[in-house]
Amino acid sequence: MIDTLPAVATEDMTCCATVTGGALETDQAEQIARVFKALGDPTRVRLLSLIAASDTGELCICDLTDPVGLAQPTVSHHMKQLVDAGLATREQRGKWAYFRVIDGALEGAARSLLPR
Amino acid sequence: MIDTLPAVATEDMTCCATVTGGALETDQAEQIARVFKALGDPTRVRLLSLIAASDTGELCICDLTDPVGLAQPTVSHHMKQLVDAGLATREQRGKWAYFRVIDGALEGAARSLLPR
DNA sequence: TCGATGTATCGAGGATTCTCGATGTATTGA
DNA sequence: TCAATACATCGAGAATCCTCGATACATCGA
Repeated sequence: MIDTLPAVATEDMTCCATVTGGALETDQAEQIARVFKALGDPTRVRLLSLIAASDTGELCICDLTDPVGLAQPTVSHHMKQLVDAGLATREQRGKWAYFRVIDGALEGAARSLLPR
Repeated sequence: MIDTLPAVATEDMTCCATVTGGALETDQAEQIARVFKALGDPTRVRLLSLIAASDTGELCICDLTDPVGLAQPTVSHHMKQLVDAGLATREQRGKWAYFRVIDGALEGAARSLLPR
């Protein structure tokens, strides 16, 4: 009994879909839109840029609340959105949760807007 | 008395801002997020891809309602969002309103996600 | 063990968004 | 002039999102 579908086939259909590379299916459009929905909030764009611009490439929530001027739960919520969208990672070290921009994630999102 | 600020300076600050090119100001983040907010809805992504994939590069509302399976006012609303975001143009010809993907707009959005 | 600190989650209020039917406007063709 | 067509706008209901204070959880240091 086969309980797992072939991952390659389904992934190939959506992994490299581009907006201008032919009419998109509903699933492909949803997958593409999911990432841009995360990027569609100015606070989250700012959070990503702050992390990317930091010396170590990682920042904790406590480093982010002041620059964006929002409460800690709000920043935590936004970072979760970015992690869920596959744009950032979260790593717990002691009391702190360090966030990084996933290498290549933004490039991948950009690629879905470019020809080919 | 100077009643206009130098357009070049303010424009230079935001025209080519990138998410990974340093910590973004609020205005820059808002400008970047505005485009991605429009791209953050699967229906709008699909609409853009349908238009881009058409023979002539342009489609009217009547061509779009069936493929996306939504009512005419809804499609009209989404296309307005895309036009307002600077991703599409609208041209009225007779009874029909023809929409096109603005050349270079998606590339510009992609560029704000790439290094440099 | 206990208090302090950093985060996540919960619950809720307010705003925005998506969607539609109804309606208004403009253009075409008879 | 009148009916038909294509589209935009309006108004409303439902859903989603943003934000916060309150609170719970985990870790650290004393």
